Amino acid sequence: MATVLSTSIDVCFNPQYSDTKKHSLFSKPSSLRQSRTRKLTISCSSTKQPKTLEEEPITKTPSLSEQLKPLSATTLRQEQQTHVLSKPKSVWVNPTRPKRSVLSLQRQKRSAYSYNPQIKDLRAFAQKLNSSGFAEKSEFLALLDEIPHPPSRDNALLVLNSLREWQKTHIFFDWVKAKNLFPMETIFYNVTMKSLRFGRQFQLIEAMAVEMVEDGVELDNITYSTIITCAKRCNLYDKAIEWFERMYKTGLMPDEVTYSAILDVYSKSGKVEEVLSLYERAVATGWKPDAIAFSVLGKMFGEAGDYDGIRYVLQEMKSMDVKPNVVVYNTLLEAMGRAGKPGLARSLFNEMLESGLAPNEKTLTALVKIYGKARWAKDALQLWEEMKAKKWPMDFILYNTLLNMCADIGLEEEAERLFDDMKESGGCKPDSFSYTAMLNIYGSGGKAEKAMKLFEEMLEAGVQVNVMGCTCLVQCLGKAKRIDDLVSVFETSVQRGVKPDDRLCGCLLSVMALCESSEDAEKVMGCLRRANEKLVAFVKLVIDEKTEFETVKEEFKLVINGTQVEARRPFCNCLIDICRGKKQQERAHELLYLGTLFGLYPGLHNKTVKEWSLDVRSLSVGAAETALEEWMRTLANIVRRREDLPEVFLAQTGTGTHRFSQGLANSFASHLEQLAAPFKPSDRAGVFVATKEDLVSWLESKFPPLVASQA
DNA sequence: ATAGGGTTAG
Repeated sequence: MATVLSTSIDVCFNPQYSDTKKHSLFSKPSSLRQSRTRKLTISCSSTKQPKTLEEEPITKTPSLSEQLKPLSATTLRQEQQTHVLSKPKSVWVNPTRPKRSVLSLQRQKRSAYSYNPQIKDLRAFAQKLNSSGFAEKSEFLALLDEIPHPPSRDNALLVLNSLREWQKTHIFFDWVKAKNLFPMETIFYNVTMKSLRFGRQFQLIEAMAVEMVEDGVELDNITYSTIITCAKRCNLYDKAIEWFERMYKTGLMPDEVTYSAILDVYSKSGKVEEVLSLYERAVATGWKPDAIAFSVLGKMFGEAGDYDGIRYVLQEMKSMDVKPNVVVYNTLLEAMGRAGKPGLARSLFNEMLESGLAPNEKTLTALVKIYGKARWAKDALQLWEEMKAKKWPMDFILYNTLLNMCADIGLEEEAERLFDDMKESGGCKPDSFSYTAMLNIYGSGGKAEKAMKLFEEMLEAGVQVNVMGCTCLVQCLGKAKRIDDLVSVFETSVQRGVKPDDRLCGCLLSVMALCESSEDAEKVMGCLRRANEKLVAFVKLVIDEKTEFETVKEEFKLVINGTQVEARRPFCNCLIDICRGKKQQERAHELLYLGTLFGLYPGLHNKTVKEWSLDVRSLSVGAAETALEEWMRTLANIVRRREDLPEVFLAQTGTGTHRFSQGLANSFASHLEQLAAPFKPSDRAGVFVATKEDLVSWLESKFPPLVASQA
């Protein structure tokens, strides 16, 4: 744990505090660090697919408890330590050894504003400068000479403050400085730097800071916080930290504004440990963080989806008696969403209303998004009614988020009303994403006719088609077997600049699997060829019975390696479906094997002592059937070898809340029936159960023992 | 945008 304390503050001027590391380990957030580490490791080992394929041992998927074992060991050890050495609190308040503070508890004072009698003339002059074009620097300089009053300190400051574009501010600063009528004070640099920050001109800002040092002009907290936030906005985090450390070196203590700016820098650059260390250290020396600091912490935990962290922020605010404002609530709501806690987001929102705060567009956007993703139709609709009844503010992003929510939940009529509202609202004309959301809704609802109409409307309105809209339409038209329309939509989209991605290719591939005539399949393959020639070549290779398995394996690896992670499993699913459509069952089994080998189907098989299960929820119809058959073959072998079997067997298809898995349960059920397999629908929807007894007798009849050894 | 810090979709 390399903390910022040892790299910046202590090294700079506080070497006697080498014990700070210990303190930060034992104080409050240490439990947070552990829980965060724990969560991260679980997700890494169980759900993330590798970017590059390596063969995975199929039978050795470690159970969750196995995965957790090393972690629980380390966690336990740390917790023990915390108990053994749980007295450092008294050290914190030991008066004989007060902590050296890391920030000034007083904010920097601003100089008082003094009235300028020439304000009217100078404002008008600045307006003129603002509205002037910017073809030539010399032209602008000529305009400056028309200043109605001499550029005294106060006059120059007023104009400097009124200029908009950073180029103009910068030239004006240099012009005033060159006149040498008065010494340039810090405030002139600060105002100019702020303007440069709008233009993200970090290099110029840094040059000005260097100039200040050379000219002996004092850099104050405002200067530093402007430099730091500009570096942050330019993603130059190292630069931000460099200037922060420089403050201490020159003996200037940051105040809370600079301090929370640097907290945000560490947070945005992913240095969570450092943020917590700095936070703790400042609180330990008497800082009472304000809402902005808590918003920074909340955002950081939200980005990590860290629920414990979010709770910690809420607890800290409560214990320090800091009332959350709208921004803090917005940040925490968003964070709750990322942490997958829709219920807690809802209570937090209610708490916000009870505290008398009014939600703004961002609050509502966060909440609508959460309800949509959670498919909480009732809450989403109730919220929408409330929004309309209370006339809460709407903006463009909120409209589009509402449309996406409708797509997530499948609310077609409501979406149509929103879409019309949007057209009438004047300020929020539907854009590419609004249309895409509507295409998504019509597409997943199988409304091919409406989707086509909307596509035409979109083209007429001159709204840019994007790849997702194209994908939704292709999928919808494919299901409706309107292959000619599909081809025309694809061509039009490509003409209009859509770059097909792997998802669109996966979609075309799934349509190919659905095609009944080879004529249609050829048409779709034509589209696919324009998007991904290698994939088409691979399809042809796979469906050619003469191709050797080893060749398929090598090419599979190449194709899947070149595919975006989220499209790999769909590709494999579709390829299996295509093979089954061509009655090439063995090839389908080979592909399922390869998909499993390369980790595309984690968690397909699950075993406990009492029950074994097959989870086909993320498989296509053909892949699920193949997986079932494969499982039965394996079980038949186990029966022949008279090895132990559990009492219960489960096959899980899910209920198809996701639009791509619609119908999986039904087709899986009829496949079971066709095989006369003893799996029966259970109380839980989308779950099929068989007892050991029934399954064994069925397997014995289906796979006779005499041919066993070669099966 | 009137010298400095925090929040919004795909």
